[in-house]
Amino acid sequence: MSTLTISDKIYNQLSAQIISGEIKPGQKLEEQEIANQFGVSRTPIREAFRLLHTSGLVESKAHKGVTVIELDIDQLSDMYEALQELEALCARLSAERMTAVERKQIQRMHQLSEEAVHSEDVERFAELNNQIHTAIHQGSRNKTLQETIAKLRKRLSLYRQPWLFEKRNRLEASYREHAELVEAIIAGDRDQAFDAMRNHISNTSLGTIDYLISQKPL
Amino acid sequence: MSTLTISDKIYNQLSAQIISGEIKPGQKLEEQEIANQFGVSRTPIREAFRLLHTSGLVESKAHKGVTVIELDIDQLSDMYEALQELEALCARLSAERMTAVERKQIQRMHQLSEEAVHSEDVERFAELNNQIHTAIHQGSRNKTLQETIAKLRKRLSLYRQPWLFEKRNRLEASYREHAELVEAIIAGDRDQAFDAMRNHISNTSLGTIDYLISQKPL
DNA sequence: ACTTAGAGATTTGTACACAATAAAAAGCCG
DNA sequence: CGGCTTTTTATTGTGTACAAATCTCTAAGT
Repeated sequence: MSTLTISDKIYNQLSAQIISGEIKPGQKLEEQEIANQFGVSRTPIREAFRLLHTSGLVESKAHKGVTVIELDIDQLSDMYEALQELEALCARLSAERMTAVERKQIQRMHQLSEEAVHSEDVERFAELNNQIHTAIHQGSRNKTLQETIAKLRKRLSLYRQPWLFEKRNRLEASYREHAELVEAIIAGDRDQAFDAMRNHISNTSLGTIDYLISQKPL
Repeated sequence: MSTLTISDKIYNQLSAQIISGEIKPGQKLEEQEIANQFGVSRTPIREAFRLLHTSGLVESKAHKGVTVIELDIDQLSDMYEALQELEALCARLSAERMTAVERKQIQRMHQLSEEAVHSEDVERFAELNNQIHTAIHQGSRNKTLQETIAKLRKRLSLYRQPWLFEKRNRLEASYREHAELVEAIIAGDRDQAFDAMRNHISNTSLGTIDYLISQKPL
Protein backbone atom coordinates (compact mmCIF):
# COMPACT_ATOMS: atom_id res chain seq x y z
CA MET A 1 0.00 0.00 0.00
CA SER A 2 1.44 3.29 -1.06
CA THR A 3 0.89 6.31 1.15
CA LEU A 4 -0.31 9.10 -1.07
CA THR A 5 0.83 12.60 -0.27
CA ILE A 6 -1.65 15.46 0.08
CA SER A 7 -0.44 16.89 -3.22
CA ASP A 8 -1.22 13.63 -4.96
CA LYS A 9 -4.71 13.40 -3.54
CA ILE A 10 -5.47 16.97 -4.57
CA TYR A 11 -4.02 16.27 -8.00
CA ASN A 12 -6.34 13.31 -8.37
CA GLN A 13 -9.33 15.37 -7.30
CA LEU A 14 -8.55 18.31 -9.56
CA SER A 15 -7.70 16.02 -12.44
CA ALA A 16 -11.05 14.26 -12.12
CA GLN A 17 -12.88 17.57 -11.87
CA ILE A 18 -11.20 18.86 -15.01
CA ILE A 19 -11.85 15.71 -17.00
CA SER A 20 -15.47 15.51 -15.86
CA GLY A 21 -15.97 19.08 -17.02
CA GLU A 22 -16.73 20.40 -13.55
CA ILE A 23 -13.76 22.70 -14.01
CA LYS A 24 -13.96 24.04 -17.54
CA PRO A 25 -11.32 24.79 -20.18
CA GLY A 26 -9.97 28.31 -19.88
CA GLN A 27 -10.82 28.55 -16.21
CA LYS A 28 -8.12 29.86 -13.91
CA LEU A 29 -7.11 27.93 -10.80
CA GLU A 30 -6.25 30.18 -7.85
CA GLU A 31 -3.95 28.77 -5.23
CA GLN A 32 -5.49 30.34 -2.13
CA GLU A 33 -9.03 29.58 -3.18
CA ILE A 34 -8.35 25.89 -3.75
CA ALA A 35 -6.22 25.73 -0.62
CA ASN A 36 -9.17 26.98 1.44
CA GLN A 37 -11.46 24.60 -0.37
CA PHE A 38 -9.33 21.61 0.64
CA GLY A 39 -8.36 23.02 4.03
CA VAL A 40 -4.62 22.92 3.40
CA SER A 41 -1.87 25.43 2.73
CA ARG A 42 -0.87 26.70 -0.69
CA THR A 43 2.25 24.53 -0.84
CA PRO A 44 0.67 21.17 -1.73
CA ILE A 45 -1.67 23.00 -4.10
CA ARG A 46 1.31 24.28 -6.03
CA GLU A 47 2.74 20.77 -6.18
CA ALA A 48 -0.60 19.47 -7.46
CA PHE A 49 -0.59 22.19 -10.13
CA ARG A 50 2.77 20.97 -11.33
CA LEU A 51 1.40 17.46 -11.65
CA LEU A 52 -1.52 18.79 -13.64
CA HIS A 53 0.96 20.63 -15.84
CA THR A 54 2.91 17.42 -16.40
CA SER A 55 -0.32 15.71 -17.45
CA GLY A 56 -0.89 18.50 -19.92
CA LEU A 57 -4.24 19.39 -18.41
CA VAL A 58 -3.26 22.96 -17.51
CA GLU A 59 -0.83 25.55 -18.77
CA SER A 60 1.06 27.95 -16.54
CA LYS A 61 2.93 31.22 -16.94
CA ALA A 62 5.18 32.95 -14.44
CA HIS A 63 3.26 35.18 -12.04
CA LYS A 64 0.05 34.40 -13.86
CA GLY A 65 -1.00 31.12 -12.33
CA VAL A 66 -2.40 28.10 -14.10
CA THR A 67 -5.43 27.74 -16.35
CA VAL A 68 -7.12 24.66 -17.75
CA ILE A 69 -6.01 24.09 -21.33
CA GLU A 70 -8.31 25.48 -23.97
CA LEU A 71 -8.05 23.80 -27.35
CA ASP A 72 -9.20 25.43 -30.55
CA ILE A 73 -10.19 23.52 -33.66
CA ASP A 74 -6.69 23.67 -35.10
CA GLN A 75 -5.12 22.22 -31.99
CA LEU A 76 -7.73 19.48 -31.83
CA SER A 77 -7.04 18.66 -35.47
CA ASP A 78 -3.34 18.45 -34.75
CA MET A 79 -3.90 16.16 -31.82
CA TYR A 80 -6.24 13.88 -33.72
CA GLU A 81 -3.85 13.78 -36.65
CA ALA A 82 -1.10 12.58 -34.33
CA LEU A 83 -3.41 10.23 -32.43
CA GLN A 84 -4.59 8.68 -35.67
CA GLU A 85 -1.06 7.69 -36.67
CA LEU A 86 -0.04 6.53 -33.22
CA GLU A 87 -3.08 4.33 -32.75
CA ALA A 88 -2.70 2.96 -36.26
CA LEU A 89 0.88 2.11 -35.44
CA CYS A 90 -0.27 0.33 -32.28
CA ALA A 91 -2.74 -1.67 -34.33
CA ARG A 92 -0.02 -2.74 -36.74
CA LEU A 93 2.30 -3.75 -33.90
CA SER A 94 -0.52 -5.58 -32.14
CA ALA A 95 -1.22 -7.55 -35.30
CA GLU A 96 2.40 -8.68 -35.13
CA ARG A 97 3.01 -9.04 -31.42
CA MET A 98 -0.18 -9.98 -29.60
CA THR A 99 -0.42 -13.41 -28.00
CA ALA A 100 -3.18 -15.77 -29.04
CA VAL A 101 -4.91 -15.08 -25.74
CA GLU A 102 -4.87 -11.35 -26.30
CA ARG A 103 -6.34 -11.78 -29.76
CA LYS A 104 -9.13 -13.90 -28.33
CA GLN A 105 -9.80 -11.24 -25.71
CA ILE A 106 -10.30 -8.36 -28.10
CA GLN A 107 -12.49 -10.63 -30.21
CA ARG A 108 -14.58 -11.29 -27.11
CA MET A 109 -14.84 -7.59 -26.27
CA HIS A 110 -15.89 -6.88 -29.79
CA GLN A 111 -18.59 -9.56 -29.65
CA LEU A 112 -19.90 -8.09 -26.40
CA SER A 113 -20.07 -4.67 -28.01
CA GLU A 114 -22.43 -6.06 -30.64
CA GLU A 115 -25.10 -6.45 -27.96
CA ALA A 116 -24.50 -2.86 -26.86
CA VAL A 117 -25.10 -1.75 -30.44
CA HIS A 118 -28.39 -3.63 -30.69
CA SER A 119 -29.66 -2.29 -27.39
CA GLU A 120 -28.27 1.16 -28.28
CA ASP A 121 -26.46 1.27 -24.93
CA VAL A 122 -24.03 4.07 -25.68
CA GLU A 123 -22.34 3.99 -22.27
CA ARG A 124 -21.72 0.28 -22.46
CA PHE A 125 -20.37 0.56 -25.99
CA ALA A 126 -18.06 3.41 -24.95
CA GLU A 127 -16.75 1.26 -22.12
CA LEU A 128 -16.02 -1.70 -24.40
CA ASN A 129 -14.59 0.67 -27.00
CA ASN A 130 -12.13 1.89 -24.39
CA GLN A 131 -11.22 -1.65 -23.39
CA ILE A 132 -10.54 -2.63 -26.99
CA HIS A 133 -8.37 0.39 -27.64
CA THR A 134 -6.47 -0.06 -24.38
CA ALA A 135 -5.86 -3.72 -25.19
CA ILE A 136 -4.45 -2.74 -28.57
CA HIS A 137 -2.19 -0.13 -26.98
CA GLN A 138 -0.82 -2.78 -24.65
CA GLY A 139 -0.53 -5.24 -27.51
CA SER A 140 1.98 -2.95 -29.18
CA ARG A 141 4.49 -3.85 -26.43
CA ASN A 142 5.72 -0.26 -26.58
CA LYS A 143 5.49 1.78 -23.36
CA THR A 144 6.44 5.03 -25.05
CA LEU A 145 3.59 4.71 -27.50
CA GLN A 146 1.17 3.80 -24.72
CA GLU A 147 2.13 6.78 -22.60
CA THR A 148 2.03 9.22 -25.50
CA ILE A 149 -1.39 8.02 -26.57
CA ALA A 150 -2.71 8.01 -23.01
CA LYS A 151 -1.64 11.62 -22.56
CA LEU A 152 -3.20 12.68 -25.84
CA ARG A 153 -6.47 10.93 -25.05
CA LYS A 154 -6.54 12.49 -21.59
CA ARG A 155 -6.26 15.96 -23.03
CA LEU A 156 -8.78 15.22 -25.73
CA SER A 157 -11.20 13.83 -23.16
CA LEU A 158 -11.96 17.40 -22.03
CA TYR A 159 -13.88 17.66 -25.27
CA ARG A 160 -15.45 14.22 -25.31
CA GLN A 161 -18.94 15.22 -24.20
CA PRO A 162 -19.97 16.08 -27.77
CA TRP A 163 -18.21 12.92 -28.85
CA LEU A 164 -20.51 10.79 -26.71
CA PHE A 165 -23.37 12.70 -28.23
CA GLU A 166 -22.15 12.13 -31.72
CA LYS A 167 -21.37 8.54 -30.86
CA ARG A 168 -25.03 7.59 -30.93
CA ASN A 169 -25.10 8.21 -34.66
CA ARG A 170 -21.81 6.45 -35.17
CA LEU A 171 -22.63 3.39 -33.09
CA GLU A 172 -23.08 0.97 -35.96
CA ALA A 173 -20.38 2.56 -38.10
CA SER A 174 -17.96 2.30 -35.18
CA TYR A 175 -18.88 -1.32 -34.68
CA ARG A 176 -18.22 -2.17 -38.32
CA GLU A 177 -14.87 -0.36 -38.23
CA HIS A 178 -13.97 -2.35 -35.14
CA ALA A 179 -14.95 -5.53 -36.91
CA GLU A 180 -12.49 -4.89 -39.70
CA LEU A 181 -9.83 -3.92 -37.17
CA VAL A 182 -10.29 -6.98 -34.95
CA GLU A 183 -10.39 -9.28 -37.94
CA ALA A 184 -7.09 -7.87 -39.19
CA ILE A 185 -5.38 -8.24 -35.83
CA ILE A 186 -6.56 -11.81 -35.42
CA ALA A 187 -5.36 -12.65 -38.91
CA GLY A 188 -2.05 -10.94 -38.15
CA ASP A 189 -2.49 -8.65 -41.14
CA ARG A 190 -0.25 -5.66 -40.28
CA ASP A 191 -1.32 -3.39 -43.08
CA GLN A 192 -5.03 -4.00 -42.80
CA ALA A 193 -4.87 -3.45 -39.04
CA PHE A 194 -3.03 -0.17 -39.60
CA ASP A 195 -5.45 1.07 -42.23
CA ALA A 196 -8.52 -0.03 -40.30
CA MET A 197 -7.45 1.78 -37.14
CA ARG A 198 -6.34 4.86 -39.04
CA ASN A 199 -9.68 5.00 -40.77
CA HIS A 200 -11.53 4.41 -37.50
CA ILE A 201 -9.83 7.22 -35.58
CA SER A 202 -10.14 9.50 -38.59
CA ASN A 203 -13.90 9.01 -38.69
CA THR A 204 -14.20 9.49 -34.94
CA SER A 205 -12.23 12.71 -35.04
CA LEU A 206 -14.14 14.05 -38.01
CA GLY A 207 -17.38 13.55 -36.13
CA THR A 208 -16.08 15.37 -33.06
CA ILE A 209 -14.56 18.24 -34.98
CA ASP A 210 -17.59 18.73 -37.19
CA TYR A 211 -19.70 18.86 -34.08
CA LEU A 212 -17.45 21.47 -32.45
CA ILE A 213 -17.45 23.60 -35.58
CA SER A 214 -21.23 23.53 -35.66
CA GLN A 215 -21.34 24.48 -31.99
CA LYS A 216 -18.83 27.31 -32.09
CA PRO A 217 -19.36 29.34 -35.26
CA LEU A 218 -16.50 31.84 -35.22
CA MET B 1 11.88 40.87 -22.22
CA SER B 2 10.43 38.29 -19.94
CA THR B 3 11.64 38.19 -16.38
CA LEU B 4 12.57 34.63 -15.60
CA THR B 5 11.83 33.32 -12.15
CA ILE B 6 14.54 31.69 -10.04
CA SER B 7 12.90 28.30 -10.55
CA ASP B 8 13.12 28.76 -14.29
CA LYS B 9 16.78 29.72 -14.23
CA ILE B 10 17.62 26.74 -12.06
CA TYR B 11 15.57 24.50 -14.32
CA ASN B 12 17.54 25.73 -17.31
CA GLN B 13 20.84 25.12 -15.54
CA LEU B 14 19.93 21.64 -14.31
CA SER B 15 18.42 20.76 -17.65
CA ALA B 16 21.62 21.74 -19.42
CA GLN B 17 23.75 19.85 -16.92
CA ILE B 18 21.66 16.72 -17.37
CA ILE B 19 21.70 16.89 -21.16
CA SER B 20 25.43 17.60 -21.26
CA GLY B 21 26.04 14.54 -19.13
CA GLU B 22 27.48 16.52 -16.21
CA ILE B 23 24.67 15.05 -14.13
CA LYS B 24 24.39 11.42 -15.10
CA PRO B 25 21.41 9.09 -15.53
CA GLY B 26 20.43 7.38 -12.30
CA GLN B 27 21.93 10.14 -10.18
CA LYS B 28 19.77 11.48 -7.36
CA LEU B 29 19.13 15.19 -7.01
CA GLU B 30 18.99 16.34 -3.39
CA GLU B 31 17.04 19.47 -2.66
CA GLN B 32 19.20 20.94 0.10
CA GLU B 33 22.45 20.21 -1.69
CA ILE B 34 21.36 21.96 -4.88
CA ALA B 35 19.77 24.76 -2.89
CA ASN B 36 23.12 25.45 -1.20
CA GLN B 37 24.87 25.17 -4.54
CA PHE B 38 22.69 27.92 -6.03
CA GLY B 39 22.43 29.92 -2.80
CA VAL B 40 18.63 29.80 -2.61
CA SER B 41 16.05 28.03 -0.51
CA ARG B 42 14.58 24.63 -1.26
CA THR B 43 11.32 26.05 -2.56
CA PRO B 44 12.43 27.15 -6.04
CA ILE B 45 14.47 23.95 -6.30
CA ARG B 46 11.33 21.92 -5.84
CA GLU B 47 9.62 23.96 -8.53
CA ALA B 48 12.56 23.38 -10.86
CA PHE B 49 12.33 19.65 -10.16
CA ARG B 50 8.72 19.69 -11.27
CA LEU B 51 9.72 21.37 -14.52
CA LEU B 52 12.37 18.71 -15.05
CA HIS B 53 9.72 16.09 -14.40
CA THR B 54 7.44 17.68 -16.98
CA SER B 55 10.28 17.55 -19.49
CA GLY B 56 10.66 13.88 -18.73
CA LEU B 57 14.29 14.27 -17.71
CA VAL B 58 13.78 13.01 -14.16
CA GLU B 59 11.41 10.70 -12.36
CA SER B 60 10.14 11.25 -8.84
CA LYS B 61 8.54 9.20 -6.12
CA ALA B 62 6.87 10.40 -2.94
CA HIS B 63 9.34 10.89 -0.09
CA LYS B 64 12.14 9.59 -2.25
CA GLY B 65 13.15 12.62 -4.24
CA VAL B 66 13.97 12.84 -7.92
CA THR B 67 16.52 10.96 -10.00
CA VAL B 68 17.69 11.49 -13.56
CA ILE B 69 15.95 9.01 -15.86
CA GLU B 70 17.88 5.89 -16.65
CA LEU B 71 16.89 4.18 -19.87
CA ASP B 72 17.62 0.54 -20.58
CA ILE B 73 17.94 -0.92 -24.05
CA ASP B 74 14.27 -1.88 -24.19
CA GLN B 75 13.11 1.62 -23.33
CA LEU B 76 15.47 3.13 -25.87
CA SER B 77 14.13 0.74 -28.49
CA ASP B 78 10.59 1.74 -27.64
CA MET B 79 11.42 5.41 -27.90
CA TYR B 80 13.22 5.03 -31.20
CA GLU B 81 10.38 2.92 -32.57
CA ALA B 82 7.97 5.72 -31.77
CA LEU B 83 10.34 8.44 -32.94
CA GLN B 84 10.83 6.65 -36.23
CA GLU B 85 7.13 6.72 -37.03
CA LEU B 86 6.59 10.27 -35.82
CA GLU B 87 9.46 11.69 -37.81
CA ALA B 88 8.41 9.70 -40.86
CA LEU B 89 4.96 11.16 -40.50
CA CYS B 90 6.45 14.66 -40.31
CA ALA B 91 8.37 13.99 -43.49
CA ARG B 92 5.21 12.90 -45.28
CA LEU B 93 3.32 15.96 -44.09
CA SER B 94 6.22 18.23 -45.03
CA ALA B 95 6.23 16.79 -48.53
CA GLU B 96 2.62 17.87 -48.76
CA ARG B 97 2.59 21.13 -46.83
CA MET B 98 5.95 22.89 -47.06
CA THR B 99 6.15 26.17 -48.92
CA ALA B 100 8.51 26.51 -51.88
CA VAL B 101 10.80 28.63 -49.71
CA GLU B 102 10.97 25.97 -47.01
CA ARG B 103 11.83 23.31 -49.57
CA LYS B 104 14.63 25.48 -50.91
CA GLN B 105 15.91 25.98 -47.37
CA ILE B 106 16.27 22.31 -46.52
CA GLN B 107 17.89 21.78 -49.89
CA ARG B 108 20.40 24.48 -48.98
CA MET B 109 21.10 22.96 -45.57
CA HIS B 110 21.63 19.62 -47.18
CA GLN B 111 24.07 21.11 -49.68
CA LEU B 112 26.01 22.74 -46.85
CA SER B 113 26.20 19.42 -45.06
CA GLU B 114 27.99 17.93 -48.07
CA GLU B 115 31.00 20.10 -47.24
CA ALA B 116 30.89 18.90 -43.65
CA VAL B 117 30.99 15.32 -44.90
CA HIS B 118 34.04 15.95 -47.09
CA SER B 119 35.94 17.72 -44.31
CA GLU B 120 34.71 15.08 -41.84
CA ASP B 121 33.48 17.87 -39.55
CA VAL B 122 31.18 15.81 -37.34
CA GLU B 123 30.09 18.74 -35.17
CA ARG B 124 29.12 20.82 -38.17
CA PHE B 125 27.25 17.93 -39.73
CA ALA B 126 25.37 17.27 -36.49
CA GLU B 127 24.37 20.94 -36.39
CA LEU B 128 23.04 20.90 -39.95
CA ASN B 129 21.41 17.54 -39.32
CA ASN B 130 19.52 19.11 -36.44
CA GLN B 131 18.48 22.06 -38.58
CA ILE B 132 17.16 19.81 -41.32
CA HIS B 133 15.16 17.69 -38.91
CA THR B 134 13.79 20.73 -37.10
CA ALA B 135 12.76 22.28 -40.41
CA ILE B 136 10.90 19.11 -41.33
CA HIS B 137 9.16 19.04 -37.97
CA GLN B 138 7.96 22.58 -38.54
CA GLY B 139 7.01 21.77 -42.10
CA SER B 140 4.46 19.28 -40.80
CA ARG B 141 2.37 22.22 -39.53
CA ASN B 142 1.45 20.08 -36.55
CA LYS B 143 2.37 21.46 -33.11
CA THR B 144 1.43 18.27 -31.30
CA LEU B 145 3.81 16.24 -33.42
CA GLN B 146 6.55 18.82 -32.96
CA GLU B 147 6.22 18.84 -29.19
CA THR B 148 6.04 15.07 -28.90
CA ILE B 149 9.13 14.63 -31.04
CA ALA B 150 11.01 17.39 -29.23
CA LYS B 151 10.36 15.73 -25.91
CA LEU B 152 11.43 12.33 -27.16
CA ARG B 153 14.63 13.72 -28.67
CA LYS B 154 15.40 15.58 -25.46
CA ARG B 155 15.19 12.41 -23.42
CA LEU B 156 17.16 10.46 -25.99
CA SER B 157 19.83 13.15 -26.01
CA LEU B 158 21.07 11.88 -22.65
CA TYR B 159 22.44 8.97 -24.62
CA ARG B 160 23.69 10.83 -27.66
CA GLN B 161 27.38 10.80 -26.76
CA PRO B 162 27.86 7.36 -28.30
CA TRP B 163 25.71 8.53 -31.17
CA LEU B 164 28.14 11.32 -31.99
CA PHE B 165 30.87 8.74 -31.78
CA GLU B 166 29.04 6.36 -34.03
CA LYS B 167 28.11 9.22 -36.31
CA ARG B 168 31.61 9.44 -37.68
CA ASN B 169 31.11 6.06 -39.33
CA ARG B 170 27.66 6.98 -40.51
CA LEU B 171 28.55 10.38 -41.91
CA GLU B 172 28.34 9.46 -45.57
CA ALA B 173 25.48 7.02 -45.09
CA SER B 174 23.55 9.71 -43.23
CA TYR B 175 24.23 12.20 -46.01
CA ARG B 176 22.91 9.81 -48.66
CA GLU B 177 19.81 9.08 -46.62
CA HIS B 178 19.23 12.81 -46.28
CA ALA B 179 19.66 13.17 -50.03
CA GLU B 180 16.84 10.77 -50.72
CA LEU B 181 14.71 12.44 -48.07
CA VAL B 182 15.26 15.98 -49.33
CA GLU B 183 14.70 14.92 -52.91
CA ALA B 184 11.37 13.37 -51.98
CA ILE B 185 10.19 16.42 -50.06
CA ILE B 186 11.12 18.77 -52.88
CA ALA B 187 9.31 16.54 -55.36
CA GLY B 188 6.34 16.42 -53.02
CA ASP B 189 6.46 12.64 -52.96
CA ARG B 190 4.63 11.76 -49.71
CA ASP B 191 5.42 8.07 -49.66
CA GLN B 192 9.07 8.35 -50.58
CA ALA B 193 9.56 11.06 -47.96
CA PHE B 194 7.93 8.84 -45.36
CA ASP B 195 9.99 5.79 -46.25
CA ALA B 196 13.24 7.74 -46.52
CA MET B 197 12.83 9.30 -43.08
CA ARG B 198 11.70 6.05 -41.52
CA ASN B 199 14.72 4.30 -42.93
CA HIS B 200 17.03 7.13 -41.83
CA ILE B 201 15.89 7.15 -38.21
CA SER B 202 15.90 3.37 -38.16
CA ASN B 203 19.54 3.27 -39.22
CA THR B 204 20.47 5.97 -36.74
CA SER B 205 18.79 4.17 -33.88
CA LEU B 206 20.30 0.82 -34.79
CA GLY B 207 23.74 2.38 -34.65
CA THR B 208 23.11 3.88 -31.24
CA ILE B 209 21.55 0.77 -29.76
CA ASP B 210 24.22 -1.54 -31.14
CA TYR B 211 26.82 0.72 -29.58
CA LEU B 212 25.08 0.67 -26.20
CA ILE B 213 24.73 -3.11 -26.28
CA SER B 214 28.43 -3.46 -26.99
CA GLN B 215 29.21 -1.09 -24.11
CA LYS B 216 26.93 -2.66 -21.54
CA PRO B 217 27.09 -6.42 -21.91
CA LEU B 218 24.44 -7.70 -19.52
C1' DA C 1 27.53 -14.55 12.51
C1' DC C 2 23.21 -13.19 10.75
C1' DT C 3 18.87 -11.18 11.23
C1' DT C 4 15.91 -7.88 13.16
C1' DA C 5 14.26 -4.04 16.05
C1' DG C 6 14.77 0.49 17.21
C1' DA C 7 16.79 5.08 17.97
C1' DG C 8 18.99 8.73 15.61
C1' DA C 9 19.91 11.22 11.51
C1' DT C 10 18.71 12.61 7.01
C1' DT C 11 15.47 13.97 3.57
C1' DT C 12 11.11 15.16 1.80
C1' DG C 13 6.34 17.19 2.71
C1' DT C 14 3.56 20.99 4.62
C1' DA C 15 2.46 25.38 6.95
C1' DC C 16 3.05 30.07 7.32
C1' DA C 17 5.23 34.71 6.65
C1' DC C 18 7.14 37.92 3.70
C1' DA C 19 8.89 39.77 -0.88
C1' DA C 20 8.23 40.59 -5.74
C1' DT C 21 5.60 40.98 -9.64
C1' DA C 22 1.48 41.97 -12.30
C1' DA C 23 -3.21 43.62 -12.57
C1' DA C 24 -6.48 47.18 -11.14
C1' DA C 25 -7.74 51.60 -9.37
C1' DA C 26 -6.93 56.25 -8.39
C1' DG C 27 -4.92 60.58 -9.46
C1' DC C 28 -2.72 63.95 -12.56
C1' DC C 29 -1.95 66.65 -16.60
C1' DG C 30 -3.01 67.87 -21.28
C1' DC D 1 -13.02 64.20 -21.12
C1' DG D 2 -9.09 61.09 -22.44
C1' DG D 3 -4.62 59.29 -21.99
C1' DC D 4 -0.81 58.60 -19.05
C1' DT D 5 1.43 58.00 -14.56
C1' DT D 6 1.27 56.58 -9.90
C1' DT D 7 -0.53 54.06 -6.11
C1' DT D 8 -2.96 50.40 -4.35
C1' DT D 9 -4.36 45.66 -4.16
C1' DA D 10 -4.33 40.98 -5.22
C1' DT D 11 -1.76 36.94 -6.60
C1' DT D 12 2.29 34.41 -7.26
C1' DG D 13 7.28 33.49 -5.90
C1' DT D 14 10.60 32.64 -2.18
C1' DG D 15 12.44 31.90 2.58
C1' DT D 16 12.13 29.60 6.86
C1' DA D 17 10.40 26.51 10.47
C1' DC D 18 8.46 22.37 11.64
C1' DA D 19 6.18 17.67 10.80
C1' DA D 20 6.30 13.23 8.67
C1' DA D 21 8.50 9.68 6.42
C1' DT D 22 12.58 7.14 5.00
C1' DC D 23 17.12 5.61 5.61
C1' DT D 24 21.12 4.21 8.41
C1' DC D 25 23.63 2.50 11.86
C1' DT D 26 23.75 0.30 16.14
C1' DA D 27 22.69 -3.23 19.27
C1' DA D 28 20.21 -7.00 21.05
C1' DG D 29 18.58 -11.64 20.37
C1' DT D 30 18.45 -16.13 18.28
